[in-house]
Amino acid sequence: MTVGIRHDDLRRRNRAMVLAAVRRSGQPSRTEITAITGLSHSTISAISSDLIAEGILREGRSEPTASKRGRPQVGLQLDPSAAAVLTVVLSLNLLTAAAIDYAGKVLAEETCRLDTLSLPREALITECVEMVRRRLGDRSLAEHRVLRIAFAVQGTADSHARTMLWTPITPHGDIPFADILEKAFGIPVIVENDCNMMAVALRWRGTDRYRDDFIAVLLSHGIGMGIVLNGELFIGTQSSGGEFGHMIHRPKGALCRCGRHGCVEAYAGNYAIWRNAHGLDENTEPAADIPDDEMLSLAEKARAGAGPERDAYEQAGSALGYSLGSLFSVIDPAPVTFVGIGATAFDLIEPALRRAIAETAGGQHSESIVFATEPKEQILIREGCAMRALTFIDQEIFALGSPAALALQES
Amino acid sequence: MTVGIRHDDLRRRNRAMVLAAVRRSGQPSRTEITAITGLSHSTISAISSDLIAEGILREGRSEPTASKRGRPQVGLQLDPSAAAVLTVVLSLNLLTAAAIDYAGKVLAEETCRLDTLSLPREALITECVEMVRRRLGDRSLAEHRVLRIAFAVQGTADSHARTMLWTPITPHGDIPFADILEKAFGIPVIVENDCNMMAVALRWRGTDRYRDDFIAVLLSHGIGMGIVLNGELFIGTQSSGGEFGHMIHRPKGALCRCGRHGCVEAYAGNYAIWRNAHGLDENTEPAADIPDDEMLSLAEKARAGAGPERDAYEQAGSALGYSLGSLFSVIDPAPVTFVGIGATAFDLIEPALRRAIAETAGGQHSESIVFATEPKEQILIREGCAMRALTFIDQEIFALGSPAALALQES
DNA sequence: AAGCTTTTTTTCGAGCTTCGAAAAAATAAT
DNA sequence: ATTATTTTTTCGAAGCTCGAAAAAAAGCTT
Repeated sequence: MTVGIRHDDLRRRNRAMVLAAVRRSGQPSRTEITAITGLSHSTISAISSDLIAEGILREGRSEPTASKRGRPQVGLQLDPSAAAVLTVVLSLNLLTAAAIDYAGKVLAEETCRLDTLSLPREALITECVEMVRRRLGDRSLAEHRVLRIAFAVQGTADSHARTMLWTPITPHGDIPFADILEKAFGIPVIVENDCNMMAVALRWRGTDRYRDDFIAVLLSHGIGMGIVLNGELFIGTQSSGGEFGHMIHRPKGALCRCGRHGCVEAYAGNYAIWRNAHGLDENTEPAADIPDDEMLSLAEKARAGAGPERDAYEQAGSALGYSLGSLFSVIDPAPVTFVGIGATAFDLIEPALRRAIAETAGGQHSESIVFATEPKEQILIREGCAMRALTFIDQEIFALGSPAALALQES
Repeated sequence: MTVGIRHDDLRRRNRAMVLAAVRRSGQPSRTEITAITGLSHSTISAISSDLIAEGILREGRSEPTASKRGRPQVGLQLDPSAAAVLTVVLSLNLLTAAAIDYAGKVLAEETCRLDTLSLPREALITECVEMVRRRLGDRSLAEHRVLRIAFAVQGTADSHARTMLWTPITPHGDIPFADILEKAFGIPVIVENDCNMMAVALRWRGTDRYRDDFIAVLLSHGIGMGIVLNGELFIGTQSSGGEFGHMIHRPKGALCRCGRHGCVEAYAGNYAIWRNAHGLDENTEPAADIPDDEMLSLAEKARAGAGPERDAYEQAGSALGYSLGSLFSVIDPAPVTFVGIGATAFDLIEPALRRAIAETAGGQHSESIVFATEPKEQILIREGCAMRALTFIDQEIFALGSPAALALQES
């Protein structure tokens, strides 16, 4: 049972609404916020003057708008120095951290390569902790309070987004990154799935395509998915959600990296395409990692003419098509954006994908099934993490109002 | 962007909360409602005395509770005469309507058999309209205002739940039942999917199993599904949702009733089991309908010993297992309740189902995958319709408060 | 350049709503 | 009959949103 609405919740929610409006619209005037939220001018005026007094919003430079008659609108914008967040993205052989100010601008960034597959558990943790320590100590953050850290990783997290349960990038599982980092730095941490963060980032692109319902599919060594439904990130009953790569394409079929048989990934992941392109048996042990340029040259060969390479991409397309179609039988069709190195070969995948999806119930009346590609996943993941952390600050900290905010400021 | 919360929304929401508490708890006292909603005693007192004055709630007979010291609690209950709803369930060869009072009690019921597959479009519509007319004219409703009609049908409805788009029970599609009935009787109508209503009904059973996350699967001539996630009925981007029966089990596999190949239904629907049990080719045209007793005797033969009948059930279990496993890869595992005639043969299905699901990513750590059966679907569907319609009245009409409610009373 | 028009923003009082504390009500225990 | 205990109602205080009116800040007109 949801809890009743108390009187002070009202202000909190409406403050959150105003912050959301400003974050989404960039530099709306008070009047525009009135229109967006449906609240009265008086209310918006009161709330925004509070937020300005608290140093959360500020009045924007009077940009030379198309000169209209009447008092000019004053744009409100997020005060970049109100807070900051840290994003940490851990992927195969790559660790990236970035500091982001409250307005969403990247202040500083650091990337380091490491051999995640062979690194011992403790060393991996230390690498992460030390990178966070370096970023937090950096002078770019001197003027900012870091209020949250978002940690994205390929694989699954537990239901409270505090522990990395399993990931393909290291044999070690059950690493409670949230607790580890919180203990080390005293800043709230959330652990997120990388594909979910891609979807969040696309949502913030704000275009029509990414408004209410869409799907982001990572085509990489593995296959991942982030789903947005009704404008909200969809996560299953636990927070892992979207293990699309392990839907069963063919019962007892090709060997997957996860040890099972017949998963989509075992047909459409990099290693699967590579395996098929080299004419290996579908039960051959998956390769550990395949360099991007090798995949690119595979795609070139496939484009050059018929042969095992082209067939491999076709198989990938077919697996993706049937599985997306099955998914659409349950959640209804939505636009799909393919992200990652595999997206660069989408021209090779698309024909078989469309044929397969057309044979499914979910894919038949497929006006709403449109595809887009986005080759770089790293930037998207970081963007998603940043927005997740920032909106958390908006909704759960700054929306609380001045007494709570001041208490926090002093701590 | 969600709209801001205005001041008068507050009362509306808290009234809705109180009504929900009473509907769910049966006969809670004001103090219990305080605990459930988290609102103060004063607020609950004010709201409930309003609701009583408006004839929506009433004080319950002082039941002889375990005599405690202190002023005894007065239970609040829904006033049965505050309103009524009509449920209409259209399924293969069967049309049922029932009148339900505001407290959820069935006032009157009517069932009629008709040959839905051969009936012309207009005749089918007339049958429905006339049955509603008879129920509305019945004297059991003399004291009640009928405020809503819920119409459940196998198949898909449009996104606003107003039109039946497609159904396997008649060749006619695109029948705007909501508009037809609203025009005829001036009462708001909603068109719902039968399996969704099964899930809603189970949710109202209120047991632990059916609280936050669970799935209802209809095993009948076709296969349907209703999903509840986080205590809410899950419907896809359009309102059809849960076309689980047409997830692809085997690409280019057995012929399905929908004309496509390889759907789950083509392995686990009544006609598929029948087809396999009779040793027919998997592309044999599906039978139109199979009487329940024929399915029961098929199950008996399968129980008697090995043979094509037992193999058929095993194939059904396997298809269901792989597909559920795939589904669980995306929405995470949840308890499953099988409903309908097929559920009576669950003992034959279960072993293969468990073997298959254990081979999937979603089914591996399967503590939360538990199964239950419920042979009768009709009662569940009606119950779900009733609760859907009644909660609509709670939330969207009675929650509005006395001015609006009085205006409605007069109309 | 002074006054007028237009648009945005702020101010102010009215009307709700919720809350906490205290009072009232209703019963069992003494 | 009185006391203790628990539930429910009453009442005043505080906070929020709203509409109307005022103030502010520009462009337009003469």
